[in-house]
Amino acid sequence: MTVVAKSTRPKVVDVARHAGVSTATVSRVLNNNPRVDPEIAERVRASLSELGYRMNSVARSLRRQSNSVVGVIVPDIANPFFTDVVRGIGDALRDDGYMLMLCNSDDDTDLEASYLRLLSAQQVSGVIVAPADSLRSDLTELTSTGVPVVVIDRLAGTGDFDSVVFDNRTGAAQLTARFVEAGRRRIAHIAGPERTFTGSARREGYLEALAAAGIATDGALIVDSDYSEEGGYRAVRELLASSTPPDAIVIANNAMTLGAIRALTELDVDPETIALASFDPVPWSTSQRYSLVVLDHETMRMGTEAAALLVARIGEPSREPEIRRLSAGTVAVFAD
Amino acid sequence: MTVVAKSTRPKVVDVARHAGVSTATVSRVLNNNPRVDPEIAERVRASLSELGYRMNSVARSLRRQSNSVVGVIVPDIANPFFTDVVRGIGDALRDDGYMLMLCNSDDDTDLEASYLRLLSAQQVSGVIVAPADSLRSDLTELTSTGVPVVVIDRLAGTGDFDSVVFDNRTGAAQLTARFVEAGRRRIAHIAGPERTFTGSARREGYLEALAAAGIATDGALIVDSDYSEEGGYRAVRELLASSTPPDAIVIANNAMTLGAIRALTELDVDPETIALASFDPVPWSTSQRYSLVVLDHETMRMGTEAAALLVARIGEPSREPEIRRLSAGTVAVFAD
DNA sequence: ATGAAAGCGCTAACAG
DNA sequence: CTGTTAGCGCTTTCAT
Repeated sequence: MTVVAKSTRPKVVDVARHAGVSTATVSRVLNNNPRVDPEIAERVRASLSELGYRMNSVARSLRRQSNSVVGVIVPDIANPFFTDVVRGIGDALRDDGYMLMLCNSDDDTDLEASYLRLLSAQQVSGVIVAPADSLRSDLTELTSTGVPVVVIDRLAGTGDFDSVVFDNRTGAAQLTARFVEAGRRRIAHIAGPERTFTGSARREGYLEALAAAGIATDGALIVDSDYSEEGGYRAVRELLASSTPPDAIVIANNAMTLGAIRALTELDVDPETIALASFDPVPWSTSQRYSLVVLDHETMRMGTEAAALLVARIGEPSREPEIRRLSAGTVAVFAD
Repeated sequence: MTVVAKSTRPKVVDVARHAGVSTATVSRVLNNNPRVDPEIAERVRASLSELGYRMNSVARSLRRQSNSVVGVIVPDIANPFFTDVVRGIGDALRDDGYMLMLCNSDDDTDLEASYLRLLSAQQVSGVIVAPADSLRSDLTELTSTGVPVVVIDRLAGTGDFDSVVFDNRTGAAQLTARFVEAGRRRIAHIAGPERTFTGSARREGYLEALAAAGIATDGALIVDSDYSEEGGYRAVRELLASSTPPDAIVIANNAMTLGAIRALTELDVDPETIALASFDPVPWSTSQRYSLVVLDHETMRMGTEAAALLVARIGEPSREPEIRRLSAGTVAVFAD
């Protein structure tokens, strides 16, 4: 086995010596400062590559008092919705030279708070966070220390931040109206938690569409659930236990939709008698048995918008907080 | 709108002054150094919280020449397999006080290389990487600068690293044998790229099981594919175009399995006539129409093992590289 | 047990 | 256009 000499990384001073210039000049070359004699710059670059110089970003960050790292906190990285958002963020920020520090809060405000603290300690340039709990999540720790923050998916209760959210109300209304037009009348709703931003907005949209169509709302057709697969499963079992079961269900998120499909399959419900509509991408789903439409949210766009907002704020920390509401989206027929 | 004073963060020197001690003492308290007078330590802690001190990890990292950050590079964060692995890594490393810097190489060796460079510049304590291309991925950049590396999922071609891989050969053999025992005889295989570590191993396992059962291999039953959803879809269409179609298919990964199911559904193949087996978690899949078994790999364990290996190497950089081969896993009946 | 002081690697005034 | 120099905030010998 060959023993590789732990070749100590060359530093700017080594490069400077090698190129016969000062460290300042090397630093200028490193930062593409235009006022360096092209010939000297070339010599420095030669030394740079000859010595195999590698920047120490930690030192640079300390000196510059800013880091090219952005923190991202999501409640569940396994959820396709958030993976898409994160991809959007990553793609957009890479162009600006930022790296991502991705954290999974697991929907736990304590864990979230601890990540917030860690990110702040890491002197990240900014943080994009999908709050675990829009009411209890505490972002003041960051804002008080002047770290730029962008909130996504759910609006944060306290304070005003740059935010990117979907127009969930209109989206839900769209899905519901679609069923109405298709002649469905017993349209149920498996709702997300009332206290969540998305949950309450989607419920409102559902109710609004029913009202607009002149269909009386039936309390028995609205099941409060919790955004979990299991919750969706239980909700469907509850809805179908009724003597007058629904002929369509608007489901407030992707995980519950999977649970719902599982329940329908298990109960062997005739696909002709029921139609489903859901939010958020469900890319790994393959049930082609039950009719399912999903609201195509352009999820990655939420990420790119958030990134743009963050970059804008980093550039101008005192700008007014801006809330971007992304249009409801288009209905995508997923299976029929 | 209230203007929040951009309260400049207190530094150790501020705390020291406030507590009437030296910066060294504050630092010792910060690091739980036992040889500090308990009374003084208490006083320092009081100042710490009174002033709302927040550690600047960048400065600490520069001084300590080490960072409590670990880089993780995966080819596709949207793949449930990798999300699970990342969760495993995250959970395990959080206990050791590390944060994760997650990068998505998008199966692109160039992007991967650039992340490798960035992570190295960030002075991360170590890197866990699932190489985009086990042959062309270049990890020497890291190893030459002494950054601990753990390779997961696929073995890296050049050099020997700490690695964690599944026993893919045995796993594929297990799935295949299961079909044989169930009386199936025309068992097909939708294979991953031959040059990939997992692809070739799974193919070998499949062939091995057939040989062990004394079943002649039929070239027409083996379709080379590319691990993509679309690839799985095309493979099934190809297999079913035959006059003697398979009665079972061993599919080399989760994405191709989804494509396969889509094709079967589209062709409206009788579920009784075909059975599927797949690798990797497919948690968001909900097809209960076709019989599907998957190899339960304990995916998160790959993450925790990788984390353990990395921590071990950080602690003892000169230890011999170790390759952990995780047992094939148990067959999980996913739908029947 | 505590403090003084040096210095991690880099950048940005400031001079020249 | 280039060099000198003073730190960024923290930790850690080395004295005391």
